[in-house]
Amino acid sequence: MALDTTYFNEMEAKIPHGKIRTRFAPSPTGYMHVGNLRTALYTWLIARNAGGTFILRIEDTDQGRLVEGATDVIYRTMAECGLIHDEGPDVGGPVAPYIQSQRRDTYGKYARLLVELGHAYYCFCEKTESEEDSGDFNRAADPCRALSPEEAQARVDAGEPYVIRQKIPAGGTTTFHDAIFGDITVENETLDDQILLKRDGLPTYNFANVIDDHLMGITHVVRGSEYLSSAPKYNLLYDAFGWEVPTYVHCSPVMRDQHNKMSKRHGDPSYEDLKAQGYLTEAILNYVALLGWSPRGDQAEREIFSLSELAEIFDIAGISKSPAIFDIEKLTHFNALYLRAMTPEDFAKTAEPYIRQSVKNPAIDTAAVAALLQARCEKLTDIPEKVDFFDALPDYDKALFTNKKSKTNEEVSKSMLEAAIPALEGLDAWTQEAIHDCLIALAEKLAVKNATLMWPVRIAAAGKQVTPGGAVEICQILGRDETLRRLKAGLEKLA
RNA sequence: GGCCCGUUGGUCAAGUGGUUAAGACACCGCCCUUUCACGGCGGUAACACGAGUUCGAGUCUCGUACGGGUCACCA
Repeated sequence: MALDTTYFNEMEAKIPHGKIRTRFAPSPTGYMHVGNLRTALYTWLIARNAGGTFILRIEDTDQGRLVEGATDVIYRTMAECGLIHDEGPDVGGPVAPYIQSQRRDTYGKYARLLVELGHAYYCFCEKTESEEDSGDFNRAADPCRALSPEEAQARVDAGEPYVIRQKIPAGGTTTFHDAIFGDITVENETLDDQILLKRDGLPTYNFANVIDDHLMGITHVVRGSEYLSSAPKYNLLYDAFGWEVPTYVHCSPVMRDQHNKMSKRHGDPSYEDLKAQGYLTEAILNYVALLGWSPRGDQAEREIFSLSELAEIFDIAGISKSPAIFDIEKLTHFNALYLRAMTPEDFAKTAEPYIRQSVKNPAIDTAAVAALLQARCEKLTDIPEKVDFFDALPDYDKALFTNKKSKTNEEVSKSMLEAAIPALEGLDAWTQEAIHDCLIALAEKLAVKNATLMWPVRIAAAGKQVTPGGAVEICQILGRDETLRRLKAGLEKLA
């Protein structure tokens, strides 16, 4: 009987042409780890750089591995990162639906089309235990491959369960091109007759991908390098259908160390984990972009890029072939740079909740505290422990008053505080400038270096060896009464 | 194990036959300074190994070693 091509023609007619189209196609089985995020970012950048279209497709063909809420994490992460998709399950588009479980019928039709075309066959074999264990499918030994179409059809019609397998050519080689790795050629002998349509009627990942990428008009297939070895089979599939092969862009993995990929199992951070650890979205994206990609030419030394700048200069040629180890230290550095580049107002706003985690006293001006913090923290989560002393004077050891570089010891500190207390008490205005001038003048009068006076004042005011900001700033923020109370307490400690 | 891919300092990396082999993180030192930072200046540190091709090789070829991927009715 003649093949009815109406359905396929309709599908073909919907495919957009002309512009670059890329897709990020996660399966909702876990969380958004850094490797996923990077793939999403590169995919988005390739589309944006070319003025093309970026598509989100959900690959949920594995009924058993779906994780509750996983798609929400994906949507949320993409949105927060600004990786906005032009087409997808939530926004629709010309080649909807964008969820594979809703495209079920399509895959079956194309699988059967492939059988008609002679590039696939029904297989009725039950997998035996030993085959399962060895993972060894010997296509030459599979009787189903040699079944006549009529015979196979008869068994299908009789209701016998089956899978559909790809019919790999017996000899010869297959060559495919990857934008990063170049031409790769393999012997067809090394390829197996992979399953296209499972016994449950759903497609395997490999098959669904080819069908969807074609039907959605994807021009650049960006994915992890773990798919490099199945690419020849993809090519054979495209060729069998007579479809144009897209540009492959296989990205090497993001590693946690020399031997392991980043993984949830190992406790490696997801995007959301990094946010919770005090990292800024912009810093994460910037760092991740450079983990496996670097700009060409005269931009090669540059490291700081906004998302839109990346979209401007990103090119596939800059993607690295070898795996890259995720280095949290360098991310931290990027984060510090982004924190410092914020306007003081923005930083104060961002830092406030972290300051308030340990500073409950409403009299403390968080904006003033933030001003001290901006150049002194690398992550937002560094903040609470740095500023806890504003709320309550820690129970410190008087040994802190001794500092060689400032030429102080307990005795010197005692006399410095004795001089500082009345001087500060006599101040009219409690401003940074007034406090500063007062103490500098006092140091001069006492004929000691500034540090000799400042050190004990700061220690008494903060009760900590290391503080964000110096004596003047801390005293100003604490206020006159609290400062004097603390200085007197310090004096008492030294008595 | 078969097949495929990769290998420049501890890490990210530039480099496309001729360079004193960039830059960044981390580390160390110096300066600045009111502690700690910030900032500035400087330093240690690399072409996995062996053959070839070439006047000349980090760059090209082959081999070895090491690393990664894959060999599911998972994606």
